[in-house]
Amino acid sequence: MSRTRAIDDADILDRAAAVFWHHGYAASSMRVLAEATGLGGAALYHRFGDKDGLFVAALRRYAEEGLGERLARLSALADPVAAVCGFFDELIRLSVGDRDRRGCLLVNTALDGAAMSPAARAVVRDRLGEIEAFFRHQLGRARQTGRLAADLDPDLTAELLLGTVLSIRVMARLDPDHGRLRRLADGALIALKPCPEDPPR
Amino acid sequence: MSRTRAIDDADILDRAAAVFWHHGYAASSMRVLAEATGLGGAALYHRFGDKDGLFVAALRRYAEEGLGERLARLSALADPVAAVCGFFDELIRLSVGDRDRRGCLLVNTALDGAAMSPAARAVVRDRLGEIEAFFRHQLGRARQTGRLAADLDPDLTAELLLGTVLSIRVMARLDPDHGRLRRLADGALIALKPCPEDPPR
DNA sequence: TAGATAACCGAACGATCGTTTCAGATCAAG
DNA sequence: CTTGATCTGAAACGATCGTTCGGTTATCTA
Repeated sequence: MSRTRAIDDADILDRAAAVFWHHGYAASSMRVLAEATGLGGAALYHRFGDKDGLFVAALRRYAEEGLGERLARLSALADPVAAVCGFFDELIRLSVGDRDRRGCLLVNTALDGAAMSPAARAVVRDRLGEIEAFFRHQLGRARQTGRLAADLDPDLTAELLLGTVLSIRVMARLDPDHGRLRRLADGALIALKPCPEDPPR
Repeated sequence: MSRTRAIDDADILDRAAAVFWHHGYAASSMRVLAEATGLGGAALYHRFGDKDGLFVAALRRYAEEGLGERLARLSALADPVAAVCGFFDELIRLSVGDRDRRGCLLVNTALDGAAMSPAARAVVRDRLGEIEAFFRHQLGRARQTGRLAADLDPDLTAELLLGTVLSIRVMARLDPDHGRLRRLADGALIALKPCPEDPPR
């Protein structure tokens, strides 16, 4: 029916996301994106409509690849408390190891200017909501199995944990100090009393 | 010796900060800034060097006007716990009343792309450090006067409170719901046990 | 009042922006 | 192989980008 595409959509979006991640939406030019993806400008428009379409697609890909995989993997753990603590462990490891201080594309997008499209905003909100739902679900599981105090409110605690995720990602861009990020996480995880301390890194 | 300036630096920076605040650094063009400030483009360059110089000056002005005033006013309160709680009260009020969801220019700048200049980054870091120092100082005062538990660590708690400030400002851009922001604040302020609850708004 | 100095505006600079056009390349279906 | 739809790179579109230049205006010193 038609010509086969030279490069996979996934590859393109991965490379595009890396550019947006590093420079932000406004400062990422279509020419740089074209060069990074290996496609000509026309091909990008043919596939994704316009710059915002490419951005939203790349954002979705980023979230699915990074966040979706992590949540699925942690949700499969038998111990819900370990799942929650593991999320923060990975979050801190990612943030500290982030030499370019790129932070999280989702959170960065959340604080972008008025130019942020409604579609991009929706992606960010949905994905952050997904994190909160993950926390809520794990906390509910933990309470049912008696791992947590019965008077702990999963809804409220999940909100606080999501807030801590945001604060860690913001703080990491200014001062990616492991101790500081770890203290932020521990300050929130203290609500999960019998949470096993991870070894100092 | 020379011609008097038509418009005050303070006025110019206030208007420029509003533009940067709304659109972000990269999406704020010098032409829009010139129109907003009432000056020609050349005059802006004559005063501030280049776009980044104008941005840093506007950022400083923004921080001094908004944050500096608030911290000075709250620091003058007799009750240190009221000072800390008052900071969050005002933060939430500002965030909920922010119809354009502009958030905080300092925090937005913290998450800007790689284009952020070292000078701008330094302003952000210094000002956020100022908030943390404010918390630390007030907590120390409160502990000395017996208003807080003696085993409360002012350094650690100040870090956590600053983290909560960041999370509130990020969350407000996605979902400026008063209840949600209030719960985030209360979750952190619970460390200050005898903190007087403010009336539900 | 004359001269000096700084501030300002309008216009323009080359570069780059997001986007489109167009001709040619490629591959599945008939 | 022909057909026809899809994909692609090169080039160009007008618009706008950050920045600079020349000349004019306003204010100070003397």
